Amino acid sequence: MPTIATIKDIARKAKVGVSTVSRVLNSHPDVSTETRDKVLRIAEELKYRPHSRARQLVRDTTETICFVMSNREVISPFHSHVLTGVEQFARRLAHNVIFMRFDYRPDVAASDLVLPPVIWERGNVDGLIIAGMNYPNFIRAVKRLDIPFVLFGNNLVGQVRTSDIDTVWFDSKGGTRKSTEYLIGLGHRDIWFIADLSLPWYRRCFEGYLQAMEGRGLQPRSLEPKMDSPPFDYGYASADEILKLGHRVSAIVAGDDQIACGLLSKFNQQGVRVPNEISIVGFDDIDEAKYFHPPLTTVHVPKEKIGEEMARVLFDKLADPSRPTVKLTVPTDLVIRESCAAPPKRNRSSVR
Amino acid sequence: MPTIATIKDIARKAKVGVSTVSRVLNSHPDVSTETRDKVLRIAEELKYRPHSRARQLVRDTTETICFVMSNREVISPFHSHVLTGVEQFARRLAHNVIFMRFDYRPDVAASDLVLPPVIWERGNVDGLIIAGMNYPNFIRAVKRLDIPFVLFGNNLVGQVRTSDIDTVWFDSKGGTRKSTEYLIGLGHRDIWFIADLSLPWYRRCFEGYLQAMEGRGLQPRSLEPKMDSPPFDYGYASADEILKLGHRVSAIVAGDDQIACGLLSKFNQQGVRVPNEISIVGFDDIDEAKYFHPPLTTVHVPKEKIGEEMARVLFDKLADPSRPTVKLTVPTDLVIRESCAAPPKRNRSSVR
DNA sequence: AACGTTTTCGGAAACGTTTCCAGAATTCTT
DNA sequence: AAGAATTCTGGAAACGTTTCCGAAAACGTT
Repeated sequence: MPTIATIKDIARKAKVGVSTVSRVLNSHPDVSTETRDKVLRIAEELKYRPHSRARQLVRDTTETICFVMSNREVISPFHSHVLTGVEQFARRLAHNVIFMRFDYRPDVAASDLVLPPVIWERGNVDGLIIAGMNYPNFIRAVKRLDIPFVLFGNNLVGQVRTSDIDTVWFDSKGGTRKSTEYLIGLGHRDIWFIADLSLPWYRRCFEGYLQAMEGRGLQPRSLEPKMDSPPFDYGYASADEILKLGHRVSAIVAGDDQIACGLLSKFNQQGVRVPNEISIVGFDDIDEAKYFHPPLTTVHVPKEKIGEEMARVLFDKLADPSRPTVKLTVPTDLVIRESCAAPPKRNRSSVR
Repeated sequence: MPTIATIKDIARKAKVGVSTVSRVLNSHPDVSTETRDKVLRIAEELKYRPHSRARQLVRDTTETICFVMSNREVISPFHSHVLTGVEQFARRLAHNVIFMRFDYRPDVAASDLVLPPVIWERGNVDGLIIAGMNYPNFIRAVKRLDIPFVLFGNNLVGQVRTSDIDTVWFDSKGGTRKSTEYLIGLGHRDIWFIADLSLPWYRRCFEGYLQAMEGRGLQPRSLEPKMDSPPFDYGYASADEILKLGHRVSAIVAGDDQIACGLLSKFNQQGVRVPNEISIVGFDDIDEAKYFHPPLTTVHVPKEKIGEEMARVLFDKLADPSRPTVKLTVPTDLVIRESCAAPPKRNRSSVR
């Protein structure tokens, strides 16, 4: 008795065929108003709740996409916003989003990579949003399956032909160019770039920095040890090197906000006043940046927007599989807070 | 021709029945080794990938749970860890987790609440992890559906009978008692509690604080304006009040790390030295706490663990629906960094 | 009244699996 | 060598829908 009502139960009680019930439930046009009302009333009476798995099976759709977070043990403040953007967009289109973490080694062949069941089995998801840090082998492996996907471009490391895969990026080069130019405009000349340039996303920032510096005929300078610790610690450690350089550095362009935070932390500890003695700009504009001491001037990247755009591209692809590949770059902007000021006046020759 | 292989294709090519194919694919025991090998070989040849929706339909399971983030427009640093814990546990049990945000008004009747399709339709999820900030109406509404769920207890506001629903909590009372006692042990006497006590999670912290203070015969003091802005700004604004109090406050117990961060930010700005002039403890141990200036002494709450426990409780329930309700509390611990020290020596009568 | 058109409807197949059941094939026991 | 027990196998029903197709019913036209 307390069994859950199906479409058949409605049909029986309303003395109509199941197809008719299905039609009114899906608001198809050709059904008379009387029968429609009757069916609706009885559905309500029976507290009918449709069984989506059955619908999905016959319609050959899953109403679901998957957000893949590769090689990150936790959702970073960055990616949590991207996920939010994806979820929001998907929800508007009545799609669910499965959140999945997936760790893999970059050095196993694409064909040997064992993919998680959500992806490998059919009927789980209509498409993939691939975020986190990725390598060519995984991308190649999912390309072999015939499942549509869009890739977050910035954190891709290694060579993979991106001409035939949909990607969305944010403009790290342009953003860093802007922040560097801002520093130059403030009067700085001895501006250093700090990040591990073997990582492609930092490298792209560096190119923006380079562009700005060379555009003004300034000498680019960088500190770029290998990054074998979290960005914060990396920044914290780099601060010592900077301090050794003394007056030869008046401003710093950090590869991201966390590196900037590490620098700030060390400077605060050593009594080096920011921005009075040294200016710092970050990159990313993570939520916490405005709470740094001092609040960090940085490059804002619209994270929800990135998620939203990735979802949009994916759904476009699902709607029209023959659609040409897109490579989309969302713009970034400088946000000015309190970590930059004009360089301290000092005798230029006082450089030791 | 380039159509995807189903179980029938394998059966035809291997000249066996579909049931036999199904048996080998599910590694059932009673099938001869020859046929098993043959079927396996052909499945490989055909690049067979099972269709999970079909399996789920007949087995009446969804292999999926849903993580519901209520009434938060973004995944907080806290909840992102919880989600991670849930996902990790679910993955081990071959379950997917759907991430969904759900905003609702607390004042609409449970029966009038329109639930999102993922929940309301059948066949989408086996159970729910309900996190974020929740109110009784939603809880009642999902209780009416017969879908198993476990609720994150701490951020529940309002009265709902929790005796018949599974909940997991973290020990905010015990944690705050510990942090307060630590402050007392350092020699502090004028310890203030700062948070909006109308919010139940802060209220529970306050009770721990109270316990510690009264246990030592100290006078509890609190600043507790309504919280109508983000915690950080709340802390930032409260700092002014504290400053007005002057020497009457030597240490602060903040309701959470973000409030503590706001306080810190203002103090740094005003040149009030922490911990030399004033000590601060936080609560939560968010990732950024160690990067505050100074690094924040706070109460660590094991966020992944909470997610893991919620998932465990849910899966236990799924395995045995008749299982008694559980209310689980995960312990919290003080983590000592650099934001607390012994109170400054001063003439006690110098209080203005 | 006969016919054509339009509207409304029900039966049945289909989606891709799993699993029950009965029967065939094989092995064991005497 | 016959019967019993065991092992293996295939057919078919079932899961809960949607949708195709053909037919019944209603209506309009002559």
